[in-house]
Amino acid sequence: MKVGLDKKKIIEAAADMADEKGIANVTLKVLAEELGIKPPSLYKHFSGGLEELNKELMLYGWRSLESEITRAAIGKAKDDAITAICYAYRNFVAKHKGLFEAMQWYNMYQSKEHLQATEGTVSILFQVLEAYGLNEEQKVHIVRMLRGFLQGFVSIESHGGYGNPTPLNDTFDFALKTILNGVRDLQGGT
Amino acid sequence: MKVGLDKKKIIEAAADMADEKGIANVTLKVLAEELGIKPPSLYKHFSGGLEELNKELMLYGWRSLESEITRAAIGKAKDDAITAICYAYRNFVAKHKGLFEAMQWYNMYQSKEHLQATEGTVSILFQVLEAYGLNEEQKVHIVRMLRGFLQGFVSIESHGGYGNPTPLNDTFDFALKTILNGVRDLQGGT
DNA sequence: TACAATAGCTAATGCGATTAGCCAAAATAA
DNA sequence: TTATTTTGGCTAATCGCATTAGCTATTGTA
Repeated sequence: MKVGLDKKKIIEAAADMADEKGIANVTLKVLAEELGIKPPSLYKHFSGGLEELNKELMLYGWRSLESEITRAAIGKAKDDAITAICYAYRNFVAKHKGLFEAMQWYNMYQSKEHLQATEGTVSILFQVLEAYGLNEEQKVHIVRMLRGFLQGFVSIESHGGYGNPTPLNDTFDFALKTILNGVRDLQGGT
Repeated sequence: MKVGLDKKKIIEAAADMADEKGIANVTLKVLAEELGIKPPSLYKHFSGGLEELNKELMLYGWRSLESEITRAAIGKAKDDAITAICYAYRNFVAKHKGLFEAMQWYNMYQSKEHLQATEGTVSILFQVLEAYGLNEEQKVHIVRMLRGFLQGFVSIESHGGYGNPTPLNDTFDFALKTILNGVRDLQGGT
């Protein structure tokens, strides 16, 4: 008894488990088993039960993604920075399929908290866009488009939804180029 | 007894219920209640239980989307057709939030069937792209990019994930224009 | 008109989440 | 050091929904 557990360790264990078996298979029963405790004990750390655990998983995922993205953008600017960020996002999801499920899945319920969770990632994109001299609205469009594309692409990719044998890297590069062209056009016009 | 129920009616009821209360709240218990029968009776139509129901919901959703998209593209070509299709997709999800959840959610489990389900929608996009004189690989990139963007954008939009007050229509238009520019560039280059 | 299949029902089971309440270890206060 | 409170674990019991077993009336058909 008194295994040295805390919220953080439990969440990390749950995240690993989600990546291995899928978020739907992360149950309190099996998580407790993995941690060497009994299910009711988990309520000492998560009084809100499974729902709270999932919420924490969602938050943990966005925090992790944000830190990966931040690291990826260090020392880069403009197109290079955006490209690096997008690849970091994609690689993160490739490595954390289950956690990414949690990050998306939970947004179906709690849009407020989800909004806050994604804030960090969004603001990094905004910062990088500063360098292009766009107006606020233009930046909003670019960020939204990037978020939409990234989320959809990696979601489909990670579930094997793209059947064609053409390399996905090529499509990803093409799409980034296309979006970056869009940024360039905005600079030219207006 | 012997309420005139069949698979189709049950799925439609489940879809409506998903749109109203979210897919997570479509339980056999409440669905049966809604239909005026008892939960075990549902097994006469879905021997696979809840899982089969969800799979059918996913298939039904993709079929419905495909038909909406097909209708939207009638009499249109090139950019007009693509734009119409994308708007049809977006409007479909706006009207069928819960069903769309099912369409996505289920793909976490059954990638084979999901792949088949999306086939129709994908092939419509390919057909429209015929008019541009692109090679196969180029078409694949465009279709993938469109799918990625559409799925991500509407998913974020439908969960209220875009916080900024800037109208989402404007972003959607901007993104479509950007992607269509990408198509144009492919035609010029090669 | 018999009879097989269908579509419903009730009763019972299973399983995971959750709650209630107990207890020892650890941390803190006297 | 000792008393006390908090913490984090446990067992036992409950709840809720999915699911299974087995019964029966209706329906449609030979």
